[in-house]
Parts: sequence; structure tokens; C-alpha cells
Amino acid sequence: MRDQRTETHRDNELSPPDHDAGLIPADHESRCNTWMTVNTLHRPTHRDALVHLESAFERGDMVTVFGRCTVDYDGRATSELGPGDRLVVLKPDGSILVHTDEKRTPVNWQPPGCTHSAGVRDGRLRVRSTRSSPDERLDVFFERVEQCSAYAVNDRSDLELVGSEEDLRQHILSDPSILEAGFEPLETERQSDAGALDIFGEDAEGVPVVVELKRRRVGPSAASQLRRYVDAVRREFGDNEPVRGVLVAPSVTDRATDLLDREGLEFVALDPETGEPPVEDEERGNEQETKGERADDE
Amino acid sequence: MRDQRTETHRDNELSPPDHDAGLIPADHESRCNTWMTVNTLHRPTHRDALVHLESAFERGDMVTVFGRCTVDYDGRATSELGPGDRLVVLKPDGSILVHTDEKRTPVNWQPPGCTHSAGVRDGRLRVRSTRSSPDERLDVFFERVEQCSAYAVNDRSDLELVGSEEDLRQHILSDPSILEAGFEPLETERQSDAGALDIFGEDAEGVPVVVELKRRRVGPSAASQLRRYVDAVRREFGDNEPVRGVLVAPSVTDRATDLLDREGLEFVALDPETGEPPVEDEERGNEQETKGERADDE
DNA sequence: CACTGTATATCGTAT
DNA sequence: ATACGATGTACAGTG
Repeated sequence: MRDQRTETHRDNELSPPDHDAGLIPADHESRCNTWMTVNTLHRPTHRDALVHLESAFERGDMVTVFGRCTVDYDGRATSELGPGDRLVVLKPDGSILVHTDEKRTPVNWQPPGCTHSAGVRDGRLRVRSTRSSPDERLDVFFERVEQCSAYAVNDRSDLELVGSEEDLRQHILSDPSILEAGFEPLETERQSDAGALDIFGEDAEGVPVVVELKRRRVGPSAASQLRRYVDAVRREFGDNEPVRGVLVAPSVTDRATDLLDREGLEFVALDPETGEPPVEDEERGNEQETKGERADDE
Repeated sequence: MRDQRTETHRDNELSPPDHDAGLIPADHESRCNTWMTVNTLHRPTHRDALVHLESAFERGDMVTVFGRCTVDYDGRATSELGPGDRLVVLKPDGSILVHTDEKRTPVNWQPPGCTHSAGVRDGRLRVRSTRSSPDERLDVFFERVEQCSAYAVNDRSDLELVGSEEDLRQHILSDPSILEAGFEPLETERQSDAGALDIFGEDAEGVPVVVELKRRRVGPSAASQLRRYVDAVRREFGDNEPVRGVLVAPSVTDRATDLLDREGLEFVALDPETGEPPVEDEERGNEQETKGERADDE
């Protein structure tokens, strides 16, 4: 992902804070290892934190700031957050996260592409992140900084993930019969007036089939999406030509089943990881005949 | 291996402040300065980090761990992440985030409700977060810990946010004419076979109107959603009764406009923050006559 | 629990 | 840049 650094001298921003509570002997720390990967100030003055932040931005470090703060956001929406202790994470790609002690989702944030800056205003440390298009601004005002760390990140690895919709597609393409005997895929991402079709193919009778894939249990919106695609293909092919629509997912809700039935669309249960029919919980209310023929109530 | 500096700044932790897991009374706020709110180890041994983590979990602290690690996830999907430097955040509500130096979204995570644990396995520090239903496990293996911090978080403030779909609804309910002259809201969240309708009302002629609200520019899926609702109400009212469907959003894409037209549905442009027609970029390809009557090409 | 829909969604890809 | 759909979406509200 990123390159590692080669510079270790950072003594300028390691000026010790004024209070002595929780002091880190910075110079000692920097000598501990040749590659300085973390640089931390405990209870710094706003001024020291400011210098620390700015040099971290300069270096392209990832930064965390913990302390008592308020947050102000104005952009796609507008929000205010009163005083509290939060962990703020600033990334060199321009993203910023404000985390409380709850939830996976930050209470405030900004996606990559923003510009970070810091300053002292009215006796508070202001950490600001802005961007244009859309015009947005996120301000964090610290009345007190408990800790401020800069991290030199070295990360080349990419995440490998199994069980996506793409995996489900590969399962079907490598063995089309798991969808239905005689199914023949003709095209993936085939364009239509309504957008790209996941899989377009023909059944054993040569009837066109639109296949929409979902990696997890589907509701009404997936049924509607399939309908839009089938409608588009029908407009393309004319009213005389039959076109089938098949929704493929591990399971389906009752309301979606009703919708599919009304629209004359079909459902096939497949697990995205295995490419096989998922194990049925007989208790659950969604029994579908996985081995029976498809209902031809059209 | 490298066990330099095993005891780092733990002095305050050894005299427990007994601050019952971050729930600090407001009237003791002044004393908060003397309490230890952050507890940090630099380059700890795995064993020291382990002890630090476990007592932080015990206290209900928020925790960050930075170092070189690999990540293993198995649950709704499966993923692997090779070695790299990451910032791991563990929250007392059971959520965990693994952040690289890029993206707003963590590279791996677990939502609230998980159980955190830590241990040393094969010379690596293992931080594990698990839950059942769904059965999921996230393992972070640190080959080296650069820094490990525990934060006592005190946060009572709630986020106040303006510009949501709910705000748009309030705008329309307090002045229904911004939707259309003579519009009368009758019910919000009215139930139908297809789900709850944002606003259900009547126009000046007494014709039923289904209103679907969106806080931002809408595409085909919003049009389909409105169609599902209108269909349900039409089934309810019978074929003789006319039912109108109106999509309200700041703007709409071309494909969604086509879809709405084909379905005989309507669009009204309103900004969720102001409740007024948004300022038009004449350059943009989505000109709609904001002051003209609605197109009655049905 | 499951179901449904919103989100400052974020993110990737194609146009 | 916008459009469109996937996401291990997360999250809230309801039944």
C-alpha cells in the first residue's frame, strides 16, 4: 500500500509538555529502535500537539488524538456534538474518524480526499478536515488532549475475501446446472436499458433468462431490481418473446416471494461460499422446493 | 524476544482509580484531570500487552493496539489479510475495528455485541472477537506491538443532525403546499402490503397520493420502491380508484425519470435541509420545471 | 429473533 | 465528474 520511511529525526516535535503527568521520555523512545514507527505525546499543550500534528501530516503518518472535544460538521448534512471524550483518527489519505466508545460507525467522519489542518482557537485545539465537491467541513475542538500519537504505517497486503456475489457468479459460470438443468450462460454484465445484468443466458428451451445474484437473503428491493431488468429485456425483445427472470440468493423473505410470484419471476436458493443449496432450517418460514421443478405458473 | 522496557508508565494503573468503567459523574468532572484517562504501553512484550488488554476489557475501557499483524475473519464471509501495520480499536460495547492508513471503512471489523479476548499463541499476540448469531470470529495476530493504549471514555452527548429524510418530512407536514397546492397529508408511516408509506394523503381533488421521500438524489431503486407502494395501495383500493405516486428528493437521475414516466409516477424537487426547491444548476442535465405545474402526461 | 428501509452511508466500476 | 449497484454494509424501528 505505502512506502516506509527512512527518516528518524523528529526531535523538534518531541518537546516535552508542560505538565508532568504521564510524561513520555521521547528521546529515549526514539533511540529504542532505528525505525521510528510511533510517536506519542501525553497530555501535551495545544501548541505541542499542533506541532506534532502538522509534522505528522507532513510525513503522511496516521494520527490518533484522544481527549475531551466537541464536533461540528457541515456538508451533505449538518451536525453538532457536545463535549465528550473521543478518539479521533486522521489518515494520510484525507479521511478522518471521530469514535466514541460505542458503535462500529464513527459518530462523525469524513471520507478520503479531505485536507487536514490544525490550529489553536480560543484556547482550544482545532482539528479541521475540509473538501470541495461536495463542499464539506468537519471541525473537532479539543479543550484537552490526553494523548496524541503519530504512526508510520507500512502495509502492502490486500484483503482476500471469499463469499461475495462475484464468487456466487463464478460458481454458476463454472457449473451452470446448479442454477437449473440445461441453463446456458451467454453473457455477464450484459447491458440493458435498466443497467447491467449479472448473468444473461438461455434455458434448455432456448428461452432468454435474466439472472440477478445476491450474496445474502433478499427482500423486496432485489425482486424489484430483477423486474426492472426483465422489463428492459422484454422491451428490447418485443412482446412476443418470453423472457424469464431468476433471482439467486441463499434465501428470500415472504414479502419478496409474494412480489416475485405476482411478477412471474423465479427464485433459486444458492449459497455464495459453496455454490450449493444452503442447508435448510425446516423451522424457518421460507421453505422452497430446491429439488422440484420451477413453478411454471406463468 | 525483544523484552526491552517491560514496565512502562503503568504506575498509575497499579493504583486503581476505581472509576467504574468510564461512567464518571458530571459533578466530579473537576477531579477528572487527576484521574488516569489514558494508559499506554510502548513496545510491550506480548505478555505485558496481554495483561494490559485484559484489565482494560475488565474496566470497560476503549483500547487501541498498533503494530505489525495479520487478520483472519470467518463469519458471514471469510477473509484473510497478510502482514502489515494497522491500528486496531476495541470498544467496550464489543465492536472492533482494524484500520489501515487508507479508507474510511475498516479493512476488517466486528459490530457491537462481540466478546473480546486476548492471548499469546505461537509467539504472537492474538486479539480475538467473537459472537454467535451470526457465528463470527475475528482474529488479529500481532507479531509486534508498537503501542497499546487504554482510554477511559466519558461521553454523554448525543449527536444532533439536520438534513435527514425525517427533516424533509417535517417540512412537508408543516407546509404541505410545498409539495403541491392543495395537498393534504392524512397519515405518516401508513401500513400497506408493501410496507410503510412515508406520507399518505390526498390531492386537491381528493385523489389518494403516496409520497416517498429521499434526502438525496434518487435513482431507479427509489422509483421502484414508490411503485411497490402505489401498487399495494391500488390493490387495496381496487382498480376503479385512481392513486397517485410522488417521489420527493432534491434531484433525480435520467434513468429514474424515464422509469417514473413509464410508471405514471411523479417527481417533486425539494431540499431536505431547507424544505424548498433546490437551487438549479442550469448546466446539469436534470432540468425540471420547478414552478410549472406537474407534467400530466399520464 | 426476522423484516424493512435509511445513511453525511462508503466503495468500486463504468461511462 | 455522475450513475449505478454491492457491501461481511451498520443501524434504527417495528412486529
